[in-house]
Amino acid sequence: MTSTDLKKAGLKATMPRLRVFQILEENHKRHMSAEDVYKALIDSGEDVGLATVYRVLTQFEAAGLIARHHFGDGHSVFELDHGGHHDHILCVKCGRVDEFIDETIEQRQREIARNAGYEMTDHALYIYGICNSCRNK
Amino acid sequence: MTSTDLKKAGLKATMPRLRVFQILEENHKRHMSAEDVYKALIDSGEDVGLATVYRVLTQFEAAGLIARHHFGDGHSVFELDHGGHHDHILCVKCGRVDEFIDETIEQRQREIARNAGYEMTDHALYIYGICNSCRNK
DNA sequence: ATCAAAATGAGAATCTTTTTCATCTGAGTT
DNA sequence: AACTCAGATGAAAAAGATTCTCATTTTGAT
Repeated sequence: MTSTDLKKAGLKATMPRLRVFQILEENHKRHMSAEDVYKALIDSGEDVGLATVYRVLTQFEAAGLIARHHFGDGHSVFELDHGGHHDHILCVKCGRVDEFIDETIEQRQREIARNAGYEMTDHALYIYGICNSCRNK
Repeated sequence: MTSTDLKKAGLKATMPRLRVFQILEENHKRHMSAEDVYKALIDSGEDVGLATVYRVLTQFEAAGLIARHHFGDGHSVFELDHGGHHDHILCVKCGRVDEFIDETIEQRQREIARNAGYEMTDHALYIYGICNSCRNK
């Protein structure tokens, strides 16, 4: 992420924006909430407001730089939009999140949307379960 | 829904519980939020508190009488658990909701969970799109 | 009818997210 | 490097959804 990238998205290259992006890069394996990002920023000595974090995350989402997910526990989590679309499988015990992509399902979804008379714009699939290590406890 | 049904679920047969269930039955084609149910109750002349509606809906969900969904707009909606599991396709313009069930997808989900080492407990699939009538406007 | 346990209503509290607004900053322009 | 101003920011207030607290009421078994 460079100032140039931000300008392409119609956003000024400000310090909070650069830093929010850095935090997401450093944590690219996790799914972070706005609060998580905010805390990471504060811990790193940055002086940002929570409202700015929310604003920046929403702008990044609109610009297609990051993806927002609703895992069902009431708040949004974000991740860098590396590697395009994928779905999630979550452990209801420990909160672990794995990702997957299944072409059969993608295909069927498009057919279902078409049959129902919809022009599909997006979709979200969450599988909830108990992961291996939680099952062996 | 009878008093006996409630007792089977380990819940006392109280007036708010019976009435919440009735409201959901009367609106079985819609997906209602807690607020929707509350307003319907008030409009019907019932004297209930919003907190009670939330409590009762949560209890009904735990008892398997109703299903809770998160359509991504920040609040939960509920529907009677008639006819078992199904997934949803939503219009992002008008909010219309259609339901579907696809055995191919159900099947693949079970396989994906197994391959990822998860014991699947639940899943949610939302397709977002623009419905026929919104497209022709 | 009696009584303990469970349930309720009202309002306070909590949590996440958005809005308001006065101040500050980025990035073209002199 | 100084000038300018639209856009961006932080702090605090506000909003929206949901949960909690607690005094009071109701249920269901006796």
